[in-house]
Amino acid sequence: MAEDLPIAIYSANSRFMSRASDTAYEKIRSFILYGEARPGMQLTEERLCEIAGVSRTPVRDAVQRLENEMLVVRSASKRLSVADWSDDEIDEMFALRAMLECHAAERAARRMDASGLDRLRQVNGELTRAVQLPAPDITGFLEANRQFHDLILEYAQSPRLSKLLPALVEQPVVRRTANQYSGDDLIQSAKDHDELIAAFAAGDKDWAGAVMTSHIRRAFHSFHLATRGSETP
Amino acid sequence: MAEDLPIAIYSANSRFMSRASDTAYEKIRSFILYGEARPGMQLTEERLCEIAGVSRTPVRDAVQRLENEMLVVRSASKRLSVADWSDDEIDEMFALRAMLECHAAERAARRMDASGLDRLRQVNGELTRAVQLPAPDITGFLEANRQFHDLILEYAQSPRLSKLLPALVEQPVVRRTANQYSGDDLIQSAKDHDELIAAFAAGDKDWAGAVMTSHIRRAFHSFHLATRGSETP
DNA sequence: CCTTCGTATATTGTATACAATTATCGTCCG
DNA sequence: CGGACGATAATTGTATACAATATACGAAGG
Repeated sequence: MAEDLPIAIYSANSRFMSRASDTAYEKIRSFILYGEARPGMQLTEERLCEIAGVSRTPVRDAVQRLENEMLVVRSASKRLSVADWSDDEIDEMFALRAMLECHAAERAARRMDASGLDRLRQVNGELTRAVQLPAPDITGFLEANRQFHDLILEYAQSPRLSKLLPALVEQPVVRRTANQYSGDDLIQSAKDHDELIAAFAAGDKDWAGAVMTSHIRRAFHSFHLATRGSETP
Repeated sequence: MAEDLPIAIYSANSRFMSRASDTAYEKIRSFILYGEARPGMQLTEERLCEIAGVSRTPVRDAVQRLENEMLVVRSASKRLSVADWSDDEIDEMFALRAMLECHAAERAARRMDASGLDRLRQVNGELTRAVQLPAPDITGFLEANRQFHDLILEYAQSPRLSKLLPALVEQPVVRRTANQYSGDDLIQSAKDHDELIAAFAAGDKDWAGAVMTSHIRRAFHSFHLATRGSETP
């Protein structure tokens, strides 16, 4: 099944989250991604205040962020609900993500240095250990995978990409299928990452971009197959 | 010079703008794009309240939107300033825009219908009239151009794209050079649009995507040449 | 004279009251 | 009985007061 992509947040926001609007963002986001929220479900600001434990001001702040990530949508009359994406929208997200991650890999290939390669190798070492059969450590895989893609984004040195990509990564629909990885898919992910590192080491941006594109698109097709059967996209 | 792209907002937000937060957004945005704001200039919420004529609550709402579009940036200590992009960031924006507009054109090619073709032809008729020498009507060109790209985005039928693309289009740096179009550039824009219409009519998504890509990238190189001389990007 | 620390000031963050808007639902009239 | 209208409730939007935080500045000590 969809090897790595369900997960990673490639999180730009791995901070302390001390401010109320940040905790509100985290809590509401978790409520949607991992909680009892359901697609299309109505949300009132007051309800979100209870969930987040803060007042409406920071909640409205958080909601606007979530709206930008399209995790919540606003009706014509300004009412909020949990996003419910069509198959086409999900396909579109994968397509956009493939384009942008490919671009990020190309940029990173031009800007990679020895220190970056070391860090990538170390992280993918952890990832490889995590996916060892017969008992893969999914949580460890997810964390290492996130770090790996975050590193590439860091070396891409593009504030734009760092703003655009994270919103395309974590999505409820995909998240829900995240537990069903096959061991082979996980191992293939580690191999993809190895090849990416090789491309970076060679400074070959086209190679890096191509590996990343196939990395994402293969994941897409695994996901597609698992959730919608064999119809061709 | 950079024929069409400086301009268009491809505006997703062409509404009434009646709510205070919307007028704040518009006024602050104009202040940055067309007003006396300068890159790097510090902005306080109170100052923005004066500019917008509303209280801090809607101003903070508007600021968050502008932050997402990267027209304003926030320092580590949460202070606001007008964005000041590096050459690399500007190049990056053009590259991303080329990718996404190409993708939008491809999607639109698959979804175009007779009515859409009619509308495109009509809008590009106006554009063509506006760019007639010897006295091109820049304002008319800009408006028609915006409508043309908006139409493509509409037929792409991708909420994601509709959210991502507008933020990449209007930027202060490019805007400042918008008055210097050559008549030939304007005319070439109209021809590009004609070819796009032909590609749409043929339902040829690759053709449409290729025309759009060259349309944007040529504009980029014109801009690059005009602002930074002959160094190759 | 430079550095360090603490106080004052400026700025951003949050809560809350109130205003404006939108939905809900019962009633009236056709 | 059905649909339009209007009162009421629910929800979102805005202003403002206050709290938390960061900067600026000056005094004290080396």
